[in-house]
Amino acid sequence: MPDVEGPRNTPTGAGPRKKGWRKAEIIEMAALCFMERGYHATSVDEVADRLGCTKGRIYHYYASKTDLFFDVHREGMKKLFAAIEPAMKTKGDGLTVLHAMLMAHAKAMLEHHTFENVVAQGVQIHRFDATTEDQRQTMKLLIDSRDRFEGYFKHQIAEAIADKSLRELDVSVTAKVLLGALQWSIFWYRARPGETVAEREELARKMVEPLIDGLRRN
Amino acid sequence: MPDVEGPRNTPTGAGPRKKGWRKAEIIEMAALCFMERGYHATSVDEVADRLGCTKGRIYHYYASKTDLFFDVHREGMKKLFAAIEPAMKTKGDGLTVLHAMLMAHAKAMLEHHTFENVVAQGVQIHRFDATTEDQRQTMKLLIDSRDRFEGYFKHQIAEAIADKSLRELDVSVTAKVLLGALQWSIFWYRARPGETVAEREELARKMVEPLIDGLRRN
DNA sequence: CAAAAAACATACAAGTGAGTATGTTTTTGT
DNA sequence: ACAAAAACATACTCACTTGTATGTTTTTTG
Repeated sequence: MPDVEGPRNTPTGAGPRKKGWRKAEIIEMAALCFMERGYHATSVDEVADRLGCTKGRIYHYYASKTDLFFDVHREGMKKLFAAIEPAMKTKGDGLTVLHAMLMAHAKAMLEHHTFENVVAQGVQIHRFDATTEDQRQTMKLLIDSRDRFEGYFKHQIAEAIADKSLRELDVSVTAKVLLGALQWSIFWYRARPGETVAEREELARKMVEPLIDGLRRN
Repeated sequence: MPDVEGPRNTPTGAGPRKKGWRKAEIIEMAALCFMERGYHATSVDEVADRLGCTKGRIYHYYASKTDLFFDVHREGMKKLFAAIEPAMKTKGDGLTVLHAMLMAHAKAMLEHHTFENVVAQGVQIHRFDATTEDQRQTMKLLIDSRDRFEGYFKHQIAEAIADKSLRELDVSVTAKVLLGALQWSIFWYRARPGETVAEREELARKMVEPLIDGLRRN
């Protein structure tokens, strides 16, 4: 066939295509498909089709669909940690730091809602089909990273209670309620085309505001 | 075979078995399976097995797996409406009523977390396999009921802002954040055997408290 | 009590989707 | 430029799952 489309499949095309970008392309499309239709309802063929290729390419990089899911999940967690890390270094009392963490988390949930939707679908759905030892190992690591993430918030809530900037609340339940309030956005938020960063930030502000200051008018 | 187990499949057995309880039994087991493994990962055979019967029974009452899901969803929504209805008639200012609604919702989410988990899995996952006209009709009704439920909370939030008992917040975003905070419990809450109503009520209180009074220590 | 209907069980048909085996092209290292 | 390896495409297998067709038992009704 005529090569009218120019050099395809060449890592030397336009843009800064680093090593591993072919794999990253698969991960992103998988995240999109898993979000739109759910993990189980998405076939590997479907992911390949929307990439304009065949299953062969995906199975060249991944041994199984489960492993692909794990990589999407891993990437999602990575983005979450990266978002709150700078916020945790904020200067101020316990509540100020917690506020910064919640804002960062809210923004991250909106910005990466495709990945975070998949994260929410959970690793627990693979309890039965994670068959190899390697997969069980990976599952444990992913679950650990989830716990660690929630742990950061629990720690900060306890810290804020200790320095009296936060009222005395159940640390564990409060953490789950706060994170849930923000993470529930995977069900209702969809990125609108041409949405600016400032608009997302404003939305994140509206989400965090009722949590910090509460509903009651003082 | 010997009839040592006594009369089986007789509606005149122990307990107040009303008409339709055979169907209700299917719905409940389906809700449990769908919660534990997810809709797509659950086979109709699996639901039947855990009921100690075969597919024949399920397909005697339901034309398709999708229709079974719809019934579970419908039942879940029914429980939600039933829970907040009395709370909406609470006497007091806007925030007091909202508080009562949130408490009722939290308790309902815990008590019926199997069904509500399935509700959260959503009707949207059937966008493609809802093939018959009847199914599309049902889908529309279920989506409407979801919107109506959220609408009750939006209405009450607006009411509370109007009577100055609630600070001025974005009505829509606040509703989604509050409901999300409580509904996220489907991911972390599991009923412990022998759990009392009082224990669940206490947990619901701990969930709603940070939402009403906020985090900041006044 | 006979006939009809309800409530299932059993066995099968057909489609789908994960994973594999193998061939082909492109890239890379020397 | 040539050999090796990477990056795919193609074609197939096999297990699983939904839904159906049909037979059997139980319950209800006239």
